[in-house]
Amino acid sequence: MKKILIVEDDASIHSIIEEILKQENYAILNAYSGTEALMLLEKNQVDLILLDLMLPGLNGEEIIKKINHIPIIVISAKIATEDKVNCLLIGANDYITKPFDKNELLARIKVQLRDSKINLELTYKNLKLLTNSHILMVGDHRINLTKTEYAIMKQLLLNINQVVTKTKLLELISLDTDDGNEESLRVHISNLRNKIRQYTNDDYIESVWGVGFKIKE
Amino acid sequence: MKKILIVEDDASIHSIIEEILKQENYAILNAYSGTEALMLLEKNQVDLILLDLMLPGLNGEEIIKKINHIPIIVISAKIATEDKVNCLLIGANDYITKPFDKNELLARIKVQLRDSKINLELTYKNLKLLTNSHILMVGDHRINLTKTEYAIMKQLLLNINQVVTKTKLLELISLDTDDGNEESLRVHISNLRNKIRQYTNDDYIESVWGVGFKIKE
DNA sequence: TTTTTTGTTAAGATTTTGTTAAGATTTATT
DNA sequence: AATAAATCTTAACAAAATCTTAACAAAAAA
Repeated sequence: MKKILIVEDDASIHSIIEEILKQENYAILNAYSGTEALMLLEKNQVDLILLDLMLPGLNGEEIIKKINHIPIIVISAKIATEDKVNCLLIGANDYITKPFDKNELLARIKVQLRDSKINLELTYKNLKLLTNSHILMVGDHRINLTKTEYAIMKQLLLNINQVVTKTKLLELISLDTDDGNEESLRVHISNLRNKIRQYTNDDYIESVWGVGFKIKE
Repeated sequence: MKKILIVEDDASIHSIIEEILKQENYAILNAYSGTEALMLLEKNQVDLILLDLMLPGLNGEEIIKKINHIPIIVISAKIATEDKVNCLLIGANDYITKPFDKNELLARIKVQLRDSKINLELTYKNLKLLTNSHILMVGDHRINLTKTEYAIMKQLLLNINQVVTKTKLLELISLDTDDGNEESLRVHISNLRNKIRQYTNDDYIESVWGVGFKIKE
């Protein structure tokens, strides 16, 4: 079930949106100010944000800039092209003007959820990487990953079907670098495979000889 | 440089859009019917599609359903919510109504290109080299290439109809070089041909006597 | 025909990867 | 601050994949 954060200070509009989403079985988080929104995002894993622009405290634009990797649909009374363009360019994924049509809102939400990186790419077959807790789910089993293992796994899952070069992975796991340490990387990969193998026979991490690693298709 | 396919039968609207995009330095492909669009997509790597709905031949909705993995922005005179919702749900990524605002169009294009992965595919007839995953597709069959085989294949597919000299290929496969090893290259070519022959009777790699190799026309 | 270049094959050499365990380092706890 | 626990790195070796070599057959040019 997808979780949507509604950021809107007007109580009546807020509850209208909430009602629409509940009918579609989305999980809802409610924020009535910009600062409240950011607080909620720190503690919760959110799949999509519906964002009003005119907010008390932190305004909408500032929130857009602060957020990465979560799709944002702006819902605003501002109909000027200027406002739309600005929001889209600084990071919003879509922009709907009030009053909005219920079905169009729902369709545009689905587009974002369908394409969203978070859901598409940190989940793969039986694997799901929980980004907040550094836990990798294999089916229903939870595996604790170390910091390095998490970094590797995240990079791999963000690039499903694509080779992630050894160089790239070495950048992630060692900041010192120069001739980062391939032996160490090999051990991390081996440990990751071991942890995953505890709960499944599938081999998810594939080596691309001489180049790097990728998640097996 | 990103490549955008414009699918629009009305010549004047078509050229307006084309002009806007050219000013922003996008590469353009033009199609004036649905069937033409699909033809162009077979032969070209496209990053984004701008699609009119009312087209001669195949209509817009049918095209949307046929296309995966390339973002689509519908530009249509149909303003009914019903049409919008339908297009979005069957696979379009955004929907703009005519007359559209130039800047809003450009902003929404940027949104789509921002999120899209660059998937460089080198395609020729039945061959498709997936450069991100280091895989060669022969029809529906996937072939794993070694690092050297991949380097050779990439060079050949980047220069279709042109001879790639032995010298050039030797540079690719051995950094030491000087009198790089032609015998070794011959073996690699032979192995490549073998791998491809597993799945097709066509001989794609042609020898150019005394000079090098090329992809057969 | 003779010479040169290309194609194929198989064996051996080389490179890269996988695994394990011990020692070093970092992080947490008392 | 000292100790314990967790994590990371190093090193050594085994296993696997890839590359090169060499020998010979086939094809093309001279």
